[in-house]
Amino acid sequence: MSSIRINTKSRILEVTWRLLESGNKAIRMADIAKAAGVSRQALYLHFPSRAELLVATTRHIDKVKNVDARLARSRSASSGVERLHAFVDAWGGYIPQIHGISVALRAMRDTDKEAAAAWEDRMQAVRQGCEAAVLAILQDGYLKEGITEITGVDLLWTLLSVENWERLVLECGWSQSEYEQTLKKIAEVSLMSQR
Amino acid sequence: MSSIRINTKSRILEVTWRLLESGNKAIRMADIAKAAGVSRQALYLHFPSRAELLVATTRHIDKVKNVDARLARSRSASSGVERLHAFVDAWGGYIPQIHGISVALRAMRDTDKEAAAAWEDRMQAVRQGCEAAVLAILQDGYLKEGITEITGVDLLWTLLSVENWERLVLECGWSQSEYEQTLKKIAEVSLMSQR
DNA sequence: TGAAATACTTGACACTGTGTAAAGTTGACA
DNA sequence: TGTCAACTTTACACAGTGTCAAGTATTTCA
Repeated sequence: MSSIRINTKSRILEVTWRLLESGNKAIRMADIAKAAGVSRQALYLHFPSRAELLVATTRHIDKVKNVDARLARSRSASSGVERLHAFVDAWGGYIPQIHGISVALRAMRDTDKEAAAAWEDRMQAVRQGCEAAVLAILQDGYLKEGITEITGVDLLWTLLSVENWERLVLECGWSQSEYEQTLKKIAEVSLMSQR
Repeated sequence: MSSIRINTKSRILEVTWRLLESGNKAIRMADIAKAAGVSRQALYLHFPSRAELLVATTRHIDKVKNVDARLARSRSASSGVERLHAFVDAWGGYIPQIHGISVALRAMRDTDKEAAAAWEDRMQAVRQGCEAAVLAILQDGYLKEGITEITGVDLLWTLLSVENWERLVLECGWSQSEYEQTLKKIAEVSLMSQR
């Protein structure tokens, strides 16, 4: 059996990703096992808990979708505006990929410390991206008066939340490009002095 | 017993509200029963399910905090900007009151239809307030070019979400008045043409 | 005074989903 | 041939929701 089915672990990760992406909330361990063609207990041979399976799936997606490369592009921008735009493109364009798993992780936050930590981690990474963009704008001398570096970061971070993407794209029916364009504009008029 | 403890039902509602407000996620039926000084089963004599208890608590808060009166004030504003400001004040100022219950309702959304419907209902009411504000701005002739009535409503509705309030006030540590002032500004620069 | 109704309590139990434990099966490999 | 790895099967503990049935105390009303 062990040679016929290669790489059970990554098959579980792929299947978990697929199931969460399907939009169906409340995916159980039994569902994942069934979809992966293994017993429920086999999941626990590879992952100690549901939370850790979800965290591992997040890392798996990051690897497959090459999140580092996406974000690197925004770091190479020269001006503040460019950097802001590049970051909105990079992160905003990544949200649809991780949306499914993000729903699952957030749902576990209240009861599971690991899930909470994993999501927190992720959000801090996004915040760092926001920080870099705001700093670049500040150094260009375009940060709006009345906005400090910190409040600017808070604001951009909030605007770019997964929850806001969900609302605009999934609930209001905006296209991904409408979302990206509008968020760039709002971030601009909120953070930068218009001259 | 029944004469000594008057109004068990409203005592349950008050206690539920208090417990949810405490910020402690994962409040169980047993916790509520204990805090109200009744047996767990007594809760089911008054409310058919956890979801309906939460929904009833929401209605209870609305009644006590007089949400209708709050929103009525924003309806009496004459200009679009005033109406926008009044609505941000009214709804934004109400969020802290209902935050606890909102967390609980949202957590149940995935598994419970009633909780989902109750939250949806609430959000549609907020959306109507947004609609009225955007319409007033449109009628004043100040709606930004490139923004339709619908996208304007989508946008304002998203900006004023409970999730954004949580992020800015609870996570970033903004004061309530910082939140209200900044959201007014962002709503203005995002929706209105600056002349 | 006494019967019925009201508002509970107590205790048991079904159900779902997570996670643990133990024993059995199968194929690969040495 | 035996051992190991990667499973499977079955059983069970545990938490939390919701149901059920029987019992108790107080009020109400005839």
